[in-house]
Amino acid sequence: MPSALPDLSIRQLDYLVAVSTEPSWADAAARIGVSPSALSQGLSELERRIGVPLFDREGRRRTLRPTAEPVLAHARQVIALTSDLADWAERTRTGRAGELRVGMIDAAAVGHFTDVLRQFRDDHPELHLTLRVAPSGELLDEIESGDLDLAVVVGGHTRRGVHTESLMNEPLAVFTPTRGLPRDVAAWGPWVLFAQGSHTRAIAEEALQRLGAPTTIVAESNQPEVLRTMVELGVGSTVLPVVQAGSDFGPGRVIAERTLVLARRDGAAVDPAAEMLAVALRN
Amino acid sequence: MPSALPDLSIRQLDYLVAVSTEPSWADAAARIGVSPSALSQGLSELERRIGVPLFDREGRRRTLRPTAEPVLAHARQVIALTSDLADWAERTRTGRAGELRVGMIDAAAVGHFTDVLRQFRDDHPELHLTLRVAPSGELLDEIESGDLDLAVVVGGHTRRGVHTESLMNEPLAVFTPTRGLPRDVAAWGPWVLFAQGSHTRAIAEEALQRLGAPTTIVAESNQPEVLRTMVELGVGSTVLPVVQAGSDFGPGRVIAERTLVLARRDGAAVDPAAEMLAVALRN
DNA sequence: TGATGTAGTGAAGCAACTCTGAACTATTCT
DNA sequence: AGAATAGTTCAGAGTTGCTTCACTACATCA
Repeated sequence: MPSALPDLSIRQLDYLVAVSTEPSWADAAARIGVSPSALSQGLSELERRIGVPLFDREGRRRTLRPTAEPVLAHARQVIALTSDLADWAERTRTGRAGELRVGMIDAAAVGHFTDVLRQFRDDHPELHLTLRVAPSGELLDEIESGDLDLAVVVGGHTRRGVHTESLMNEPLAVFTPTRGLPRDVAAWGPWVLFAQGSHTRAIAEEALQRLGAPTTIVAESNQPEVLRTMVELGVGSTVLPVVQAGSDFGPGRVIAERTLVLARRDGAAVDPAAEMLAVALRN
Repeated sequence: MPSALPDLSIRQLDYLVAVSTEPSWADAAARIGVSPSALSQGLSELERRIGVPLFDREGRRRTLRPTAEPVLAHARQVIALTSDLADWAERTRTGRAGELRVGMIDAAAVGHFTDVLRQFRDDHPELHLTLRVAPSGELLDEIESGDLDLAVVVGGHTRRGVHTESLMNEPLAVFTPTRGLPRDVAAWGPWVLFAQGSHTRAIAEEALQRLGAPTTIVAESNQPEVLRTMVELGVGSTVLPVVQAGSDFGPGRVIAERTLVLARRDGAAVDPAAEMLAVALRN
């Protein structure tokens, strides 16, 4: 039984509270920053909408009747709530608070943008930032479904409803276990690579084929840590972004590059916090 | 630091809640009883006023973003409060609930209007009725100051800002202790009367003088109970409203009458509950 | 007693808001 | 593909709410 609600405005409730606080209506009007006439009319309108007499008249003066106490209490409460909401809005608007869900592939999270993330966290302590590290495909799914506000992924994917913007190019290099890479490209391998389905894996394979190297795969994983360990154990060679190679190996031999892109929902309204982080990521 | 509050209207908050509840915006609009166009524009306006993006667009469709949850919570809360207020207003408007402060002189409270009061209480169980019994002067002070909504007092007073309406005339009679009243008026008395300042006392004295009786006062009180006892003890005779004489005395000799009037603040807005009681008091 | 100042109300005019109806555009269904 | 559905935008009309100005009631001071 949703009885028709009176269409009260915050403004009118504010009038009521002001009048109950200030010594005269003129003062109240001044505090709110409105003409005495507006105050008078606004309160008449409020009274009309509630449909219950709120004031007694002594001559020309109207004074709040004690019976109107519940209305005053209501006004105070709603104003307090609205004030809280305004604070929240202000913090959210300036990106100082709120929630920001970010996804990154691990090379971005623990390699290129570690400092950016740390700095951003420091600069916005009230901002509830959640970072999800996963392969590009998963992150893009989550961007698309709205579970993430922003992600850094490997470029080259195209998704309906996802907008991407290129951030940086990153070299992919071959790293081998013991002695250096054979002079003869045909002697390269075997390989431990990112798992099937990964975009970086595709780029690597494509580069190796272009160079004429054999592409025998002996192991795969999406965790660079795992790949590095296998290389150390002599299982095979790998192709990794240089930032993920670690210092145990030599400089590696660059054979390709991949692009890291910033991905966001296409129709998404601009979230100020997301925008600020995007700016930081672009450097 | 009262930061400027956004001037949100109940209506807009209602739109928001409807949209979050109903399966489609069209349904939401229908439930509220407004065109889809109005709903769409109203929500855009709400979003603009809060200053924080509330919706994501998927193509043409707008969907509430999860980040807007605090706003939705706010909307729900304010609407619940307003709904409570509307209920209160409804009950107050129809006089079914609320507060009603009534004053009566004791002859009215425990004499003439006892049944009316009991009946009124039964008819309006949710109405918080407080009855104050005191002499006319005090009651009129409280009417004037707004502490009482309505009072039954002795007529003849005139007060600025108090409106009176005559309810009934009531005989005042002389009651004597032992044997009947002397034939000779000059032998009447001495008297135990209402206290100085009471209007009824004035009426009594004036009547006695008119009849030529001596007006020697030996005791006074505002409590009829006290006067009756003194008469029984033989201290003197009294002049009382017949309803207050009790059955121990004879019928008494009527020498004057006073008027009971209904008094209300002059400028007071019509309180529905007060009006209903007034009707009952007029019979 | 009248002059003056203060508090609040009411009317006119104007700007902003908010509704409806109609035209329009994606999206979904068949 | 064509029709139906959902939502948007636009233009126009009615309403609201504000300001300014005139006015009244009351109080204060001389």
